[in-house]
Amino acid sequence: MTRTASLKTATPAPAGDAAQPGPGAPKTARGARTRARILKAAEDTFGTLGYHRAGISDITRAAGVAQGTFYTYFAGKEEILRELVRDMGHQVRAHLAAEIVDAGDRLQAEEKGLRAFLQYLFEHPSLYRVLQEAQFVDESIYREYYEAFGRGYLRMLADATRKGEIRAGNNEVRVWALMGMSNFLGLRYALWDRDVSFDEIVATISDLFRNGLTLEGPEKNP
Amino acid sequence: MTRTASLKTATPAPAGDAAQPGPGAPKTARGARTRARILKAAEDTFGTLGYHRAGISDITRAAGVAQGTFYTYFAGKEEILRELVRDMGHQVRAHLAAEIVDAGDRLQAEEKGLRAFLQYLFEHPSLYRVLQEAQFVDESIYREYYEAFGRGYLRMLADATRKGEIRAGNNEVRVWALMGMSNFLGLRYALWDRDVSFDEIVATISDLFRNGLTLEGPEKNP
DNA sequence: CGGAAAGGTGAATCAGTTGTCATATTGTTG
DNA sequence: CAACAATATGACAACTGATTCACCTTTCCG
Repeated sequence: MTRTASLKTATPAPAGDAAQPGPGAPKTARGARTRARILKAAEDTFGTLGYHRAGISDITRAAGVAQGTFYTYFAGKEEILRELVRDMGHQVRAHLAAEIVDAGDRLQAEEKGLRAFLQYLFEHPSLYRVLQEAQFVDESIYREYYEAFGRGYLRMLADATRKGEIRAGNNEVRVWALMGMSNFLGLRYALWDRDVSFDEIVATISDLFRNGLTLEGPEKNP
Repeated sequence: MTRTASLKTATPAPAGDAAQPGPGAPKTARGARTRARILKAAEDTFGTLGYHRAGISDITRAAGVAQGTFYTYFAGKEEILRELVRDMGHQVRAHLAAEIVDAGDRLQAEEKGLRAFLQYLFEHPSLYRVLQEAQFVDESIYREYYEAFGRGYLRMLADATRKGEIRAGNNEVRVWALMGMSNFLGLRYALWDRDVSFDEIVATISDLFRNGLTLEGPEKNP
């Protein structure tokens, strides 16, 4: 209602932002709101229709703005996808990080992390679709997502190795294996069919981490 | 979409013209050859350009036929994709099955299978792209691919459990975890960057199967 | 051999998109 | 409040690319 002096500077750090902010970053609270509405609408629309089937008109309709308004904030369909992936990636990582801070050791962190990921995917199904489709629109955003994710993961595994919580081994490779597992388990059991409880899944994977797949015994083969 | 068109030509309705064989299966050696050329061209074109960027004209140009010829054998772009996924899926499974027949036990089969998969993906990079894109064109083909793959995998794990080669556990869940691992490892280390040898990858995963991730010891924590 | 069926052609059609622009509305500021 | 800047509008020009169709060419077989 009243003009607050700080309203104008509400947008975070406009100066020297690395990523191109598109045609024009909003300079008003109203503009920022509209831009956010469009971004959210794009998430929903891409999530249900898919990137290619979704038209700009679908997005603007969902956002409740005219088609032209879209181009006030985004250069085109590809750019909004990039923005979206960056945004969503940030959110998942933040969410998962928060969920595992209080884990006692690495095994527990893996359990909590997997469960949280499955739950998150179930609650945000758009994430999967937007991300996977982005892979073929602009591979670099996709790689960026998983490499960022992987960097954090690797740091944690390295810590755990140092603490003696996990066996020494090639943690880079492990990270990709683990991300792949989560991804497929999420697709199958969180998005397609919830016919197996998350607890059961977590227990199965936890057992794999604790005991491997083969029977006990230090030497199985010469 | 193409429903209305065929009514005009009073071809006395071939019984059960549901959707399977396309407009017309080739009835001549020449036709079969042309159809195969188009299918191969589609694989290459989808593999490099991607499903959406690839036009029918790109496919027919690569195959060395006119645009119209395409529709002699395929109902449209989606159908040829379906055909392709089915075809490619069949090939990978056959290839992998052949590579692991002579494995002594399950662990060895996993090692051979993973290595063969990485190698196959490296030599047939189109597989990954075609398959992943198919997911968003017609999810059912994609599911069909992994479910077929998973059924075979599950059978082998069940066998191994029976033989006492692997610990008892939820093999369905394991199958999806294992497929996810291979998938991501393949994407990262066979398609993106071959900066880690396949041997190293296989060794790392083999170690995971043999010993798990955590240090030895039946009970780690209460 | 001859003609019918199968195979092949490619320009034309047609549906659906994106991105633009002249114009209208809203908010800010001196 | 008047002038100005930022936002918002929506019709539409320009383009893309899938599919059709009327008409040739090749192959098959009695």
